[in-house]
Amino acid sequence: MILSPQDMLCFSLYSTAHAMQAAYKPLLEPLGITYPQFLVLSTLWTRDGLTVGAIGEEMMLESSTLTPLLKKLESKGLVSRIRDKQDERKVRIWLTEDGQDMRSKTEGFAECILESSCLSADEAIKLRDDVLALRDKLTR
Amino acid sequence: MILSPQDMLCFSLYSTAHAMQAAYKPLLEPLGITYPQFLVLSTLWTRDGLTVGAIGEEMMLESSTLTPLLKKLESKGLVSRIRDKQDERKVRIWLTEDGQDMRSKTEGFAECILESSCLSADEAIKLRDDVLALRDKLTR
DNA sequence: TGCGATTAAATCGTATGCGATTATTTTTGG
DNA sequence: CCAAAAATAATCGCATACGATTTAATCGCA
Repeated sequence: MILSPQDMLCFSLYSTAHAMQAAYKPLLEPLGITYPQFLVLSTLWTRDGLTVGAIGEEMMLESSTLTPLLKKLESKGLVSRIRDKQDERKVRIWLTEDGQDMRSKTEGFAECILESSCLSADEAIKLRDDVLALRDKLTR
Repeated sequence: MILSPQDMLCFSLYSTAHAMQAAYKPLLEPLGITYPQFLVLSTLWTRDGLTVGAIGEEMMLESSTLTPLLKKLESKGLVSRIRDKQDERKVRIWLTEDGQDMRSKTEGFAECILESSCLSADEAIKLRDDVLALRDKLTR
């Protein structure tokens, strides 16, 4: 049996992840940050001063992805990259004042996206959890 | 209210799309193709001889993404890129013998992924449709 | 008919994303 | 205590992915 991409679960995730990024773009562009940068900042807004490795674990990204991205956030003045005094192998990422301020500027974005998704809060939560359950099965 | 990435619908899609790509990787690597290349081939297995634009419409990708990717598939001998005689602006993509043969080699992959997802066929279909519905709302 | 508008693909610049490797630091075991 | 192993981030090469622009071909209409 031939499966068209439109029939494939994997393609639905592939194209919807892209669509989500595209939906955030007009919101984030005026703030001068990209979608992955926004996700990294979201991680730091929850807990500041994480190491590169800890961010990578949280977001399931490699240091080879994060290091350049974090350097960009640093060059925009949104984070500081400071080597840990206790363990010089680690680099801790700290939000700057501007990095903190960015949080309030993005406050309504999730709401805005949820709005255009036409999902109720409960539906969105259920979909998120179903998707996360799939992810956890796949990363076995 | 602060939303951790783990709480965000957008991040669930972001990380699960990556996880899906990672799950396919060990299956596709022995065949010498990447995950996006596999998705393009899947499109062509359904309908051969599509133009670059038609593939882009099907997959929601730009020609700036597809052109280099299709050139790679061509260099691997899996497709031919042939300019349309009727309309020289268009380039039609045709599967080669090897490109056709790749289909049978990937035959069990969707099944294999479904297996590790621990989803029933019905659950997978429902999740796919929910995700696609979200995508279609977002691309308004 | 012919010229401006449109369409289609390609090109270019920028930003991820990963695997493999490297450099540096820390840990561990004899 | 010290050399081997492990951990951590950075670097490098490759492959997407997109927006803006360019090039080439076709269309539309006066």
